[in-house]
Amino acid sequence: MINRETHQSQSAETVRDGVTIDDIAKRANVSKSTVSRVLNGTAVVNEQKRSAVHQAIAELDYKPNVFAQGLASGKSMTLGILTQNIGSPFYDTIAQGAIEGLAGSGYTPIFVDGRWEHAREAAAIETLISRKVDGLLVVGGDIDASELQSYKTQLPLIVAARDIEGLEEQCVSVNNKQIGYLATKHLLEQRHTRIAFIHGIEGHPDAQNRFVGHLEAIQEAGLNLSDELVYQGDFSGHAGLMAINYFLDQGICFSAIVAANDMVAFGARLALYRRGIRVPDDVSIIGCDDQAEAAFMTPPLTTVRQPSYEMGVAASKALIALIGKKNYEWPALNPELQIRESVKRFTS
Amino acid sequence: MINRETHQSQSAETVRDGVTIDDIAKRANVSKSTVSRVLNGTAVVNEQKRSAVHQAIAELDYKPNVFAQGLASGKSMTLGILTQNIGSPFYDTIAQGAIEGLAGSGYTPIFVDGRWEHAREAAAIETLISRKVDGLLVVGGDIDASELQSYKTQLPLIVAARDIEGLEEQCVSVNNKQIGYLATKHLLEQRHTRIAFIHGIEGHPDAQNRFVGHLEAIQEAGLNLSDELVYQGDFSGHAGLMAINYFLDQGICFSAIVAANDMVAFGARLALYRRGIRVPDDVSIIGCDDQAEAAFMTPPLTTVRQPSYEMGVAASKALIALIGKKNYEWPALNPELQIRESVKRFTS
DNA sequence: GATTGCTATGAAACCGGTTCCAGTCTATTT
DNA sequence: AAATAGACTGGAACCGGTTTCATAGCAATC
Repeated sequence: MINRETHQSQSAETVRDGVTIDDIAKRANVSKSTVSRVLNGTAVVNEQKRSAVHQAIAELDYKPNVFAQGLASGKSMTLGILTQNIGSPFYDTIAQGAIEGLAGSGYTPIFVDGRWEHAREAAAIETLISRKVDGLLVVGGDIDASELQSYKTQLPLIVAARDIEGLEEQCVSVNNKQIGYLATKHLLEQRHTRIAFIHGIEGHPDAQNRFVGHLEAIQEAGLNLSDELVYQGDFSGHAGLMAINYFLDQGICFSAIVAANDMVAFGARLALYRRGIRVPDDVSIIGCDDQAEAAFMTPPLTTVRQPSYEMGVAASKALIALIGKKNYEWPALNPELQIRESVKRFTS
Repeated sequence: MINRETHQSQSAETVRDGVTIDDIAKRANVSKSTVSRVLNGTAVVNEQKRSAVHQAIAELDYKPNVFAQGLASGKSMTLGILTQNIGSPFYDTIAQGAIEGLAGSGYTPIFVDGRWEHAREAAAIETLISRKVDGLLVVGGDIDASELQSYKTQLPLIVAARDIEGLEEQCVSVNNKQIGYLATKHLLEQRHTRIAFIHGIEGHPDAQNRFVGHLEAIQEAGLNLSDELVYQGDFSGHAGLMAINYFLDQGICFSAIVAANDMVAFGARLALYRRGIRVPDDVSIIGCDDQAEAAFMTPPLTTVRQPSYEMGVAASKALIALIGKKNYEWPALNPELQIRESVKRFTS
């Protein structure tokens, strides 16, 4: 009999990775309810028992089983982050910020990639929901406002880098109109009047808003927008290249360029280089975003900085607050002109 | 009595988001065991019942509860990916590939960020393990080989972008020595002999290996390495800038530069620009990585392409194979010279 | 001293699946 | 025709927590 018991206890200790709440309860001479209460602070527990539990936990290196917790409590302590196109500087920076905002909160993020494809995004969100995430952070994306509205009823939802009508309280984005405005305004202040605009992806709200800002600045200066000076691009370096080639081949004159983002600016700069047109002496360029490489363009790119990292931080903090039904005060996220060396005062 | 039952069934249907396996079982007139078997294909089920189950699932839009599944089966269908510094082109590209490699496998990735900090990495891995990931993909990182060895015993482990002694079978990386070798060889073939080398992070194995490859090419050409031509950097654009300034200020001559990565090359190119030194006419530059922006440097950067996306794909496929105890044949992942316009044949 | 009201705690139900085990039914073997 | 094997299937145990509920113990109140 004694022999058998000895054997049993030995085999129990040999079990790999299998410390459960019952083991803790047994070792601390309490019930599992009490252990659970100590763990979650859901009720007052006698000091002696509490410390006995803590000691047992430490000695056995107990880690609660997240599945059991999730099943019993309905909470997963997991947040879903739907991002677009991992590998793009802008979205990655937001993601980085979002991770930072989660630090110390106990929440673990799960990333899924929508790749700007409607079907993929929908599937990705379904995946997240089936994983029982406690909240959802949608970064950018192509999904209909109405679909997002319906997800909103299913779980706490925050949308970053995008503005959804009727969902203003849960959206954080920088003012893209302001970005376009600041860029063009800067050029105008340097006396440029023939300003080419390389548009981002057609129909993309950020691209659209930057253009609207551009337009506003132009009109504010008492100028008229000439259609020939806007080129429909797609946020890529290649588009920047094509745009310049197009303008030049058509004999369209300009002294400055507003690029929809930095990557486009790089492409434009390369096209100019190939034609022997100097930057900023002959043509000025201004970008949007301020990605890391912008400071190392030749010449360093003047651009409008977007606080994407801060946006990510704010978004995840807002989501945590929303889950906890607490209030969250959005910080101001203003774009900022980053003056470097690619813009020159117009003189000739 | 009837009244009560009616009420009950009604309230059951009103439950939000609460379709369980029991509901399916009831509706299809089978037991939950059978539903489970249909779902997982763990046993043969009569065709009629099978289709009844499928119909019930479709009608009720049933989604199994992952926690219950995880708790009961011990599998989470989740993979942990420990990445470094989300936001860096190299690691993000690997991550992108890893996601792609998972497509259709049923596994969902969970990303955690180690930020090259030992403590953070260890904590991140603990998080993943406590989340019961079925496998772990470590991308780069700073963690000791011995620690990784110990994790290897706990769960299936694949390491990407890094080579661990004694873990060769589970590691995938491109041959960094080869990268350095190809870069320098190309320069030598263009008759350059005074070749500056801007080193990556001190002690970083990739940086070290690229340097070793550089050295080999130099020696193979019958040349000697001059210490004054290597600058200790850190993979950043700033380091590239500093390196060139240092060389020039010291009056050290060179006709070509090998940069530890593209970002460093950008920095070097900017420093040269500031001093009015032409690329490639006066000085040639070659990078390593081939990140997206390299093709838009002025002039477009000649570099050694690293198949990081392919590496990510391979890594996640290998991990799935490892979990399933299947064999996986690693694809060849060879670096490749990407000739553009930043290197010129040495003539003077 | 009996009653009331708390506090701390354990027992048991429950979360929603998977899987072992036993039993039914049909087909095959002897 | 009885015995046996094999294919399906349902019941129940189990995974490891959380939470409800009931109760023991004790101080305060009348």
